[in-house]
Amino acid sequence: MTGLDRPENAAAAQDRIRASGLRPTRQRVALARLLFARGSRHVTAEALHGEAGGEGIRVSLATVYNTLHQFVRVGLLREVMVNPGRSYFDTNVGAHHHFFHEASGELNDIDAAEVDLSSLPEPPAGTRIERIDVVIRLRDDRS
Amino acid sequence: MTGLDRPENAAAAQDRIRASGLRPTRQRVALARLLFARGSRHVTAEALHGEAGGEGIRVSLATVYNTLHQFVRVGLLREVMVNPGRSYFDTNVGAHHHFFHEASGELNDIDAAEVDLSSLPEPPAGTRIERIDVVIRLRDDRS
DNA sequence: ATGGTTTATTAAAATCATTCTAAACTGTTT
DNA sequence: AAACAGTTTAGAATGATTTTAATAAACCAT
Repeated sequence: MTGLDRPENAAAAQDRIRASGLRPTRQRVALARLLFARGSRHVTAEALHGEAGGEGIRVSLATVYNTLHQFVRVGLLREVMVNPGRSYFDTNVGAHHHFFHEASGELNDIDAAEVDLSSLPEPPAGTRIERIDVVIRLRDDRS
Repeated sequence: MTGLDRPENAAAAQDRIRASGLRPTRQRVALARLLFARGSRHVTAEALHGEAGGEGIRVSLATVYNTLHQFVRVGLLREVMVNPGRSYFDTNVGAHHHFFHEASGELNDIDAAEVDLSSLPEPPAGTRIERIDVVIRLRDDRS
């Protein structure tokens, strides 16, 4: 019994990947299991690579990048940009927003229902809204 | 009469910079004149450097970066992150949001009044809201 | 199972934006 | 004008990400 038998088991990860039209390779399955084990996660490529290494999974950083981008393309992940020069990948692909604690770099989900976005401008002619990102930037309260 | 006599004249740029507590050096004044000439602009460091070069202003890229960050620090500019690996600097420091056209990389302002953000979750204990960024991502309408 | 084809993985090099360094310079103040 | 502090700069360094070209693994039809 390895440390990876539980979270999202291999079969589930494999199905999830295959259902998205990707080949369930050893490294994609392993990364999917890490990513989708817990609920909502926000990881950087480097962090996931490190985590994989710690679990004894041998994957190159290039493959981690490839996999993350493929997962984004097929809708398994979402890319969040809050920090210059570093992308976060979010396992929550439902409608939601983020708290971003600038000092720690920590991201936390806000359910879409908690933010009222009913009053919005019309998109420019010839374009349509693909998605709306709300980022609430936080700083430590000095009180 | 150089091409730079009009937009924001040298004196105005100098005052603006001095009022912010920075020394009005030749390069800071020149960059301020470019930045604050027209209304609302969204520039990258590289783009501004290129623009300066085109106007015959000799400034190093390092200085452009330094200046942009200093201007952000004193509130003359705002940094916007919408694209992985590239920061935009926004001359509009008032309350507003953005349309982001992913295909072209173009950013456009949305007045804060056009977005209702009255319904928001409480920030986590010990933190307070520093600012809220709303990015409406656009794609070309396929119709 | 096997062979052939396609698609993935990888280490290493390359790229890109950005930051740092240390020296030369400019603005300001005395 | 000298002295000091703050700036600019070229070039090197960094850090994240992407590319390359070769190797390996998954898939499909035997």
